[in-house]
Amino acid sequence: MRRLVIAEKGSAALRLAVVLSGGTFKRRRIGVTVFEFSRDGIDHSVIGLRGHIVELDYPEAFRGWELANLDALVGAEPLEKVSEPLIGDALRALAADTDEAWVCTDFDREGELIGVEALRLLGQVRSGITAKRARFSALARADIEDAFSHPAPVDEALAASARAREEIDLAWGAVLTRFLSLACGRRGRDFLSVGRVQTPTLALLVEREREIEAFVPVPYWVVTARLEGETTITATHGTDRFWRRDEADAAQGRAELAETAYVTEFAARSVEGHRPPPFNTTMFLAEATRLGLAAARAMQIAEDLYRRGLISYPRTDNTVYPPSLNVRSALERLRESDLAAEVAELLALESFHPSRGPIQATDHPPIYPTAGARHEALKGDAWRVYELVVRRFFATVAPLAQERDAVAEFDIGGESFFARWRDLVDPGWRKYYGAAPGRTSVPTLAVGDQLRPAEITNERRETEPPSRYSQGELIEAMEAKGLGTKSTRHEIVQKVYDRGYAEGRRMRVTAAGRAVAEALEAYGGAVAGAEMTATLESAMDRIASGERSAADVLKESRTLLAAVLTEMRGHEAGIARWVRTAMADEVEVGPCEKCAGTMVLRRARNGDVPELPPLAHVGPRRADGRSVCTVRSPQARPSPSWDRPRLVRDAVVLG
DNA sequence: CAGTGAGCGAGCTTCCGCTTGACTT
Repeated sequence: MRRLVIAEKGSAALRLAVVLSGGTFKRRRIGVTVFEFSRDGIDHSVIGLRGHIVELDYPEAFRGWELANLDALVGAEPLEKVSEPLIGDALRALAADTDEAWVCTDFDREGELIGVEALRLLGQVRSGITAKRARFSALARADIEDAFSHPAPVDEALAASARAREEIDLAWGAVLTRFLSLACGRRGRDFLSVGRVQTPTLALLVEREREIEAFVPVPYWVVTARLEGETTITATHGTDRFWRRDEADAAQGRAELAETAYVTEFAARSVEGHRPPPFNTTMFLAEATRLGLAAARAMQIAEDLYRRGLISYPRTDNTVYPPSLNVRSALERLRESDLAAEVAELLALESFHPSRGPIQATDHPPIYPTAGARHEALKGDAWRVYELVVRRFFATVAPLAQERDAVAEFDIGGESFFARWRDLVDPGWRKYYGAAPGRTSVPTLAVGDQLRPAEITNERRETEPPSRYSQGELIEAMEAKGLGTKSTRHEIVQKVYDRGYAEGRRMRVTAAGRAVAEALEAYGGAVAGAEMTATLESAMDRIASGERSAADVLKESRTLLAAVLTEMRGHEAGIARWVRTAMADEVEVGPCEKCAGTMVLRRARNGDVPELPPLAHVGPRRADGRSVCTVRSPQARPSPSWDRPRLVRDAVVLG
């Protein structure tokens, strides 16, 4: 009897081997490391996968991109390809003498499919292997033992639902990416991509851009008073924003007449400032982008730190430390590090009551440091990311900050003014995380106290448009809309940049990105909105519950896609002109003086003059039945070694 | 005369979601 235990990743395989063998396992290499031991008289082998080991791809006939075969691509059956050959070979080698296979991948939809992919490979070599599913959400000893004494069947329907998602994503992505790229003449490196997650994400950026364009600033007035007493106090009029100038002027005028400001209310209280919650992926990325790191880069560094054993698994939704996390021992492990002084301080505390975030998931613990590190050992940004994770952990276990809040209300000539103070009495967690605010002195006031109004000011301000998304904010917005997952959102954001759809630290949509998003909003049907993901989610739930078949869902999706393709084909010329104009690949500049055709400006191969220069006709040439005029710009910069003007753009006259 | 560009033809390229290597001295 031989039992094969299949884990989703190497670290999980090692953990399973440790627990199930009681530490007596041996390593064997068959391309990848397999852990082997005997338990209850049964030979065990544990193998770690690398997530999905099978990927979908279209048959050879569809390798070339052609507009003509897109309709066929809509219905094309993708082939399965082993994307991890070493692991595939190892599974096949193990299959021969395996009697029982236990799927121990993550207990979710994708995990089920990952397990089934491995089972299928085993089945190619040996039929009749008994398949079992161990369900656990944490890799704690008790959970693992419990899962192995209560095996479940493999959930084929759940795996089928994930498989349907793969096929739907591939079909929509491949068909529409190819259509748009071919229609707009963007082959090769400069292709234009479309996808269920990336296109609605791009649409979020476009939507923000439209809000900014449509924004009309509204003026308002803020009336403040400088009050002289034992200290100088700045108080703001009870009407935070006056929307009418005459009302602000009137309030200012009445206050200016007053000789005295009376304290009508004063209240001070001690408050305990709340601590930040433990890091999940989204919060981590939001903070990392605030440090100026691209989300994809921050994630790449976090993954590297995880592999080096310095931090816990960085892909998690959870914001509550599990009970199994012992804060004191976690801190002990950081003693040998360049943050040892802070660690020693925290270890002096009697007990720990970590903060809790809004999401309590069971996928993985929140991100926290698992070992100490030295600055020299981590280059540049790696140290910044590590320090961020460590300090966030400190902040979640450190004492609360003690603050003193005070509010005063003043009567100045019948107008009420307010002043507020917040003083950090004891910094608590703020000592370890972020910039702690300095001390402020809260004045001692009592009702009836009198101060002298030294100056009443009336300042005109304007409402401001919403700001553009940072990468972190976009990732938060994606999460709120259900777009992407903790493992993929940063990659999607990066993709938006890589395609040239957006630029800048505050993400500004390029003309090209906007044209792509708008063309898809107009003709792309479901793919342009977040609803496609929501619909797909519920369809997957129905497949998993047995209410619908995967084949049925897939067929329906392909029908929708075919209709979208037809719609886009019908507007091919318009879409092409729209996008190409936006990309300045081709800009219509009116009629040509000599040929009476429509002049279309094309970017010359090496032309890089950003402004559109005045043009002069040079002479017609011929190409493919179209008459083409080459036009030189007199303003073109001469090449340093060549005194004739450089041809920067062509004008093509479409005959 | 050196550098540029037209014209021709071949080759390039996708979705989203899971997840990471490691030879020897």
